[in-house]
Amino acid sequence: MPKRVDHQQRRCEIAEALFRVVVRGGVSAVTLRAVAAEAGISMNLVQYYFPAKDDMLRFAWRRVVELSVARAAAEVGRALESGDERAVVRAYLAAVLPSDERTRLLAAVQIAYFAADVTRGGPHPDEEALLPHLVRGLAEQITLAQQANRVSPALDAAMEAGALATMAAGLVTGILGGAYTAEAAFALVDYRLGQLFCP
Amino acid sequence: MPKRVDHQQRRCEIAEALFRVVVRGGVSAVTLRAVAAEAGISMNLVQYYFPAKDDMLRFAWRRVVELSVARAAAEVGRALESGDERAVVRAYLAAVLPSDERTRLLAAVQIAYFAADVTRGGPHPDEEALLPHLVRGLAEQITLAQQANRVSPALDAAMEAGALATMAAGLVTGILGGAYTAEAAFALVDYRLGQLFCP
DNA sequence: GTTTTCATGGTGCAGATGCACGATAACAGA
DNA sequence: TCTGTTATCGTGCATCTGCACCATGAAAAC
Repeated sequence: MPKRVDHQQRRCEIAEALFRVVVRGGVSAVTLRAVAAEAGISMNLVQYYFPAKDDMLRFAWRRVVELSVARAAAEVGRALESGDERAVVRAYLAAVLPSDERTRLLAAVQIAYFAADVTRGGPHPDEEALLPHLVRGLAEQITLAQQANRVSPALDAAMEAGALATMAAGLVTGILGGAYTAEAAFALVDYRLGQLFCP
Repeated sequence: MPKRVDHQQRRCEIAEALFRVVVRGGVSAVTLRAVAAEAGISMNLVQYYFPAKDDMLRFAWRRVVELSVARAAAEVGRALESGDERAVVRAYLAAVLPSDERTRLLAAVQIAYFAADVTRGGPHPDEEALLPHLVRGLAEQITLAQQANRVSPALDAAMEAGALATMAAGLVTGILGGAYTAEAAFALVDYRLGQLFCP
């Protein structure tokens, strides 16, 4: 029944199926047939929307970043309205940590892609830009907090931001690897925030 | 020229070739033919020493953990002789961070395996045990440092250990992803150690 | 009502991959 | 010296993968 179809939405649906395949079997499990079966469509249809497999993988990567960034922006935006610098910093970190099934999926997919690219000499400019972006956002907020006298001016804002951001990155792998529960991760974040925002 | 050969050493050589393949193209690039070519032997010989491909992957995983742990133990052991708690803590962290080509390779391989397993519902007990082990070792040393009055007793040793360990884990991905240089990572570690070991 | 476009399915094909079977030559032990 | 073990190689095979080509029916355009 060939009704007119929104190609972009179709691609997003296929990307969602791809995510599930990745979570279940890693990036190497992504085959045209597997994705098609997961999406409940024929393999040819996948090829219809993605001329080559690599196009599909690239689109899915951009999509997972887009989804993650949107979630993070919403979370940080809500905190920004409160005007509380500590809440903003916490929102930045909370946006990174996988807490529910959805964010867990997005994080797992990102790690799978990351690993596939760390090796392949990966040219994923977005991934490399993700951690630095987090560091910059945190540094900015910490500097603001220092000006508001909520963080000691003796601290190095850039260093503190780096420490928090890399800790969050490590917690992501810790959570996905089963070494940390989401609760323990947030406890650690709050512990560090308590040190930062004490004076 | 069939001289009598040490099978275990042969397996290790093949594993080294496998590492290079993984670093170059990810775990998915590991094929019998690719590993054989990298090792400069025929594919049949690889199969001779590893009955199935999965045996090879498993052996290589155990090997990379063994090599990493040995390196770390040596580094920490040297620091332990000095009796300086701060040096020991730093050694724990330095042992994790990829600083030269060799440790970079080992870290990349571990991340590749980690990602392949985070997804596959991975049953690699060693990997899950790696971060907790680091946390435990750090917590122990920090507690000792508190007893030696080199770290404020007001701090929570377990939390500090967790924060340092996860930061190190995040720095590993940061270094491999190109977001951090090894020097910047060590600067961050030393900054945090300066905070911990001030009083 | 006819024609054109478009979404979807079926099939085949060349290449790669893991693995099994068989061959061979060099060393070891009798 | 002879026989058996062992390290090594070559080849073939069933399977899977990405992709290309073609078919078809329904909607849209005219």
